[in-house]
Amino acid sequence: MTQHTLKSANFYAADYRAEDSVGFLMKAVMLSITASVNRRLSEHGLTYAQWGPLLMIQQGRAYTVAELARWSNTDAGAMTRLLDRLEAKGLLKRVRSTEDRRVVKVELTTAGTHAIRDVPAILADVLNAHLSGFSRAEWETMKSYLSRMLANGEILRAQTDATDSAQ
Amino acid sequence: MTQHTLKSANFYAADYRAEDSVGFLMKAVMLSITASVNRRLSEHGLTYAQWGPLLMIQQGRAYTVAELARWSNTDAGAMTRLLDRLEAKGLLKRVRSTEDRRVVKVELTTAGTHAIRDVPAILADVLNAHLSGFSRAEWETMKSYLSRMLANGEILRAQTDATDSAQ
DNA sequence: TGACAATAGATGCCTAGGCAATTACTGTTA
DNA sequence: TAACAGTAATTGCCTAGGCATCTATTGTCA
Repeated sequence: MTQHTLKSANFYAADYRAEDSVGFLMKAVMLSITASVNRRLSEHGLTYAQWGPLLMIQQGRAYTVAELARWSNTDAGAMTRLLDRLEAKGLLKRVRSTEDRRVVKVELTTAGTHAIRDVPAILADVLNAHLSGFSRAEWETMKSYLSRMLANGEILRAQTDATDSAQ
Repeated sequence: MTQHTLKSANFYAADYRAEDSVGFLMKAVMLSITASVNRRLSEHGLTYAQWGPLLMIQQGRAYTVAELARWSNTDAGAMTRLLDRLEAKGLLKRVRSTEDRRVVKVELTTAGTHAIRDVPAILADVLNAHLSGFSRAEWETMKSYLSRMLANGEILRAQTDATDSAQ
């Protein structure tokens, strides 16, 4: 059986300082981005976790709990409860599908449409501010690095899964 | 009054697709890293959020709730409860300071020392695997990009704070 | 058709973080 | 020294995610 394997890099050893690692830095950057976004979204009654589903629905790119969960990189349980909170705020409503009665279709209310309106601009603002001083080439390089790390992570988890189930 | 200001980049506008942004990619990479670390830490009865405080204590670099919270980029309330869980597992104990009776000093038990032993190697493994294929120069470039984003974020939040309190 | 596997959503139980009080203690200053 | 501001830790109330389990429904196949 052929399988992708990783030749890991050799940048870190057991004696490294965690706060100098890419992981630590990246977490700090994400905290900075989410904090800035949250601060501006709070004026619209939204949170960082909530903009994704609302935007996907508004753009007609996802309708069901499962689709929204997949897009948000979370599970259906968490998404169910997130939608509960949005429904309680009157931003969306659930409609049981008639073709497949297991499926729930989620639709925005007019309040939901209004709440999501300015969100893309806010996200763009915050990202642009964090990329102040970056050239276009640096921005592209950054994205390619992140894509490569993501691909490495997928291979790593696939390997770990295989090892786990083998023994 | 002089003040740092940001000339934001211009990479994103309101019509961008969120899943192509550095923010989205970075969140996915962090999820990949924490998932891999969590999987390996669970054999040691630990979680991603718990290794930091234990390691800081073990290395003699932090002793109090406030110090640990600062290092973990969280607040004292969350840290209090995280330490509650670690104490319930018998990995650490709290000792009220005698010099300043407001302060609680946190110490590892022998079980705690044992639990943290292999953690640095696990973290190094997971990071190295995610950096597979990266040259040393690319790794340094990546870290410099992240540091610059972090600095931009601090300026952004400082500006926002100033604006908020001004009006 | 009737049994069975697969799927969608929801729920319970856990860890976890943010924010606003509250309590206990310390240092400062009138 | 008595009042007061500041600090350390804790607690309550909220949002949020991970995992296992449950129910309802659908599709498949003997």
